[in-house]
Amino acid sequence: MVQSKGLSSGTLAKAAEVSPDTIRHYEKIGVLPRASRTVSGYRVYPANSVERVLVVQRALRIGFTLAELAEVLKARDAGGVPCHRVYELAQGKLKAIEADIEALKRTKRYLQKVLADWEERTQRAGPGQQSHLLYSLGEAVKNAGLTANQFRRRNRS
Amino acid sequence: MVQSKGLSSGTLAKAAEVSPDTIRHYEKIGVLPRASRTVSGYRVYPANSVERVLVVQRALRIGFTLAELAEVLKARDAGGVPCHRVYELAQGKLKAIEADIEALKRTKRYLQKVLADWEERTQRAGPGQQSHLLYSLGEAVKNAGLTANQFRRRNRS
DNA sequence: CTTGACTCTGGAATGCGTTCGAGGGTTGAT
DNA sequence: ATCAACCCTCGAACGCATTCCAGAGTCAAG
Repeated sequence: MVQSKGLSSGTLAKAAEVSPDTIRHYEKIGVLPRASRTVSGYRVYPANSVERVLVVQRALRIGFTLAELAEVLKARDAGGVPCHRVYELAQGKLKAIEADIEALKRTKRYLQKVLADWEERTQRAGPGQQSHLLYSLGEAVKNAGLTANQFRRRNRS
Repeated sequence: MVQSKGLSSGTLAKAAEVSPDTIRHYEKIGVLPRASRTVSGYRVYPANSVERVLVVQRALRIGFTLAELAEVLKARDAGGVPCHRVYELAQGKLKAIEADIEALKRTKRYLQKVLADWEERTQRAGPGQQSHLLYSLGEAVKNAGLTANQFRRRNRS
């Protein structure tokens, strides 16, 4: 456990800044190849697994799915050259991101306008008056195409 | 059931372009007030519930949570004036959206650069060569702050 | 030889809005 | 009477990456 070759799940986890559970999960779904074991059944990972986990983390942020990563990484492990597939997927992610940015921008502009209207209206109505703020949300949001909550959730970690 | 006042769950659902299940769900969590019932237990909603459901849908797209909507709508139903709270929440949503846009932009720029690099590299390597595309993802993505997948999922509906 | 820190397994929970399923009534037109 | 088309309830499933749980074994240091 002291020598250069061979990381335990916990050590690998720490090195890649994920939890040991995540490591085991990655192995289960094939994003990490099945690790060799000690006599007692402890996982032993090669040192380069750290890089692999980091790669996965980065790819996840770009929008890759664990399933997609499992696909290409397994292919690679099997001696294949999934570069084309990776490129293709990555292009898709870029398109998706661009679409999301546009959608969010629309929502942002709309929300800004709504907030401005509200301020004005609240001025007029005075405190304690029913202004029906929510109800003045117009049809425009329809183009939004996404909710902002989906982010926050994963982000807060 | 033919007269102007009183919508069934299904009719309301159709009018607001959601599923009847969603209507019942909204009622359960308090986003819609408990509907009155026919003798046989069928829900009967006032006509203005359509607007209410539409409002909820719009608010969701902006980033409101059903729980938040339940909070303010229940307050309103109870005679309160939650406008301030709504405004406050909406401002938070705007901030969140802006942050998300920035994060996505960073990811986009980064991904574009990576793709450009890949193209170049693939040129050099020739077809069928291991280019380790994935492994050339750098540290930069760390600032992304969100994954693009979270969108797509809900969007596809 | 006990203690504390790790590790193992398999399965369930999380968040959150929505959908689905089973098992069973109601309505209205034929 | 029968049929299609509704409606009801309650609880579970979805997606997806991650975390948590229980029950149990392992390892090194004191």
